[in-house]
Amino acid sequence: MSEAILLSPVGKREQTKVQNRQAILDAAREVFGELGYDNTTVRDIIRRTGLAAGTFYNYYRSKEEVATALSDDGARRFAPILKSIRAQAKGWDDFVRSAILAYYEFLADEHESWLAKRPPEETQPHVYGETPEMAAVFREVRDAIVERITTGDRPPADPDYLAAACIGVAREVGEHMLAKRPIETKAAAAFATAMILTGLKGLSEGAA
Amino acid sequence: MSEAILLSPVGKREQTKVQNRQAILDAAREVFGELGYDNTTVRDIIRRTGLAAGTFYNYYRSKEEVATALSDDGARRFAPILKSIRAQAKGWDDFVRSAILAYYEFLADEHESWLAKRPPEETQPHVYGETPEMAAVFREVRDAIVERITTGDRPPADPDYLAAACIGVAREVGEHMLAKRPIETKAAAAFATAMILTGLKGLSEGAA
Amino acid sequence: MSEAILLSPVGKREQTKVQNRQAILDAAREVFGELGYDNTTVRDIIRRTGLAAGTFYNYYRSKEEVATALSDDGARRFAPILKSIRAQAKGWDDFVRSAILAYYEFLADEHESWLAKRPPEETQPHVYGETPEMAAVFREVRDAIVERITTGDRPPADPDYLAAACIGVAREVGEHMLAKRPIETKAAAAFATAMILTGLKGLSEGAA
Amino acid sequence: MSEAILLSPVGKREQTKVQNRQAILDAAREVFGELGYDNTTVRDIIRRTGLAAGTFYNYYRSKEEVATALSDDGARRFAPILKSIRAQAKGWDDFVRSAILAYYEFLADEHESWLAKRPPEETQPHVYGETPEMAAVFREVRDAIVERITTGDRPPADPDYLAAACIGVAREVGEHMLAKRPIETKAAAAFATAMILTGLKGLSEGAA
DNA sequence: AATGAATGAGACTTCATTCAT
DNA sequence: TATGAATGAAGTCTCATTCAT
Repeated sequence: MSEAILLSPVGKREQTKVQNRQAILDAAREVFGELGYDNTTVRDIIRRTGLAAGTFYNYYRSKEEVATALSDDGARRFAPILKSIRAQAKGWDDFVRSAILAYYEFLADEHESWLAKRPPEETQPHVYGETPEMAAVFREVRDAIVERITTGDRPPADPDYLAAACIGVAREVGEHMLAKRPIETKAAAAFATAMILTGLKGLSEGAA
Repeated sequence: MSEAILLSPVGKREQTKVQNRQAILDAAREVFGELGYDNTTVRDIIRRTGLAAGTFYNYYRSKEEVATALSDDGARRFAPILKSIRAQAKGWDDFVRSAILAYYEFLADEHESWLAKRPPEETQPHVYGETPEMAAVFREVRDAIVERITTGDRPPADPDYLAAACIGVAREVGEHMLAKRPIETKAAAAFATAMILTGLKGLSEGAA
Repeated sequence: MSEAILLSPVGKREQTKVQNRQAILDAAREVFGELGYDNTTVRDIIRRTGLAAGTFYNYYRSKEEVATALSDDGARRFAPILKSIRAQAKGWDDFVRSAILAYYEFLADEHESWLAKRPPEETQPHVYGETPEMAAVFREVRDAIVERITTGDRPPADPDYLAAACIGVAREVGEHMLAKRPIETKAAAAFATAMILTGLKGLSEGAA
Repeated sequence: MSEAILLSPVGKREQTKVQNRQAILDAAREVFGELGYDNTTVRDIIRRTGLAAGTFYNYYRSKEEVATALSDDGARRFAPILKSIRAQAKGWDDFVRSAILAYYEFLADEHESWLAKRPPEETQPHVYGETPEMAAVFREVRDAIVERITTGDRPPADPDYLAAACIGVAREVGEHMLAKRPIETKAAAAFATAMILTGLKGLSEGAA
């Protein structure tokens, strides 16, 4: 036990540094979610952390950089999940099903985690937007679907529209899923999957 | 000279008032389209009109109010179209088909009109976003679909997800439609409609 | 009398505008003189005017722009004086004598005028620097002298050093003149002139 | 290895202290030369040393204090030179000649030394200003001249102006000397000396 | 002593909004 | 009602300085 500690002898300094960096990231995630990315200012972020104004700039150079860090973080955590799905999926249907379920589960997790941290009072007219993190994960899923489609696994019609339609269903249903209590990822995923797969089938047949 | 004006039932004042109000609206539509709603400032709008800064506040209290006016305007212009579709549609399928086509045509129109007004030289990084008008019209369509669904015209599954799925397809495909040249509203509408209708059919059957 | 007024019917608006512009210029002249150009901030300038922070930017875009305006102002007022001296001067000696006297008189005037406006309390460690205005007028004189020298009116030695020497005497003596009470422009000018002219003569003879 | 250090009368601590103090001084000299005193920040100085920000304050309380130290250093190094000149000079003329030459040589040395240290690539707009050291040495020379003048060695006219004139020539010519390649201290000194001595002679005669 | 992150004052600037004309 | 300058809050960012380690 003590060995592990000895192997990574982090001083109090390093510790607070990591904590602060995380605090800024967390605050940004929250505020982006509440006010929307565009309406958020650097001040909003640091205000939430309780740190001094200048401290922000010890960690990030701008709001954009925080957003990028957030995106990277989300994508980095989701990427391995998606990768294993890509590898294991038996055919297109299975892939879509698994990918959307994984996406929704990640979404639910993320959402809960920053919902939990939000202060209870909600006096302001909030604009719940998509956080950079959610957007990044969404892009991962989208790219995977688009790749599958363009790879020829799925035949007919304009692949651009095809992907757009899948994306549209996945995103919109996902968003509504987050608004329900309790959040039911399985049901939502089942729904979206069915909609997409049948819809696509209809297209092929129509094209045939 | 002044006679003509004096004879007119609307005095010069009234006329100017209407003109200014419209000028602000037009300018706002353009700028929202070019910079995106969030990035647009009141200054951007009035600068475009050529009016004085203070004049803006004789007509609107804020950027938000202009956006609302713009939304209302869009909705007001689109409402009769949608109404006649609702009246004439023969069944659910026909309704979806017509509504989405009408929506896409409106979208294309709007989009073209502010694209046309843009100055040829593009020194700044433009962000072509959804204008408040587009958003409003979208909401109209969405509400119509939701209403149809909840009215029981369409049976199965969670109506919330159902609507979300339709909406997702319609919006996302619509957006991609605007990115293509030439803009083909019919093809896009046909695609989205097919996707939605087959998808829904699959859901009912799956539920049965 | 009233005609003149009718010919330039300045409203109260135009009036305050001119006043503000002038107030900023005056404040800048003072603060530059007291703190030195480099140590002066835009805030220092507007603080002195009593205007709001933003108002500064209605008139000038930066500290640099104020400095330029100040320089231009000084140079513009001094230029005609110098021009007539150039035209009328009988030979090199006369030119130097007249130019330096004119320069000193201008300096004394300027100095008095911004001294007069300075608040009496001088608690801070002041750094009396050259204002942009003084610098501009000085450059005018310098250019005139340099031109005369390079034109061949004056023969010997490195013209660069020659001019530098003249300049050095003129500037340094001028500065000391301003520190004395009463300010005696004639005596200072006589001194500097004698020093320069004899010094130069010595050089030619030495070269010969 | 450690023995040598242990044997040494100054411990490692002491040595580092001296080294750091010197490193800061050197860095400051460089940066003042490159950016100009006013534009230099404490951060600029410590960045150049490679030391930590806080370390600076173990040695100096502010940028001003470093400048003072630098001045003192310059003066301290120049003082003995000037002293011997004072002692050996045969009369006023000889004194002026020697003092100015010494001053110019010191100037050239300083200038070269920080020019040499500059990195070859010059991405930033450099401002080669007078360093605190140069200023200090200049003051030494000025004081010496003033003293000679007021001591009665040189009779006529306002001693204040007299000194100012000498100073003006010396400084201005010195500055131009540094701008030429190669730097010719002897020629510049000869010029300035001639100018001053003849000029002064003219004044006495004029006064006589 | 050395370190370097935290602090917070303060500089610069933009912008929504007001208000005298 | 139109005008457009004045206002001042607020955002961005830098920097001197402190202080826990």
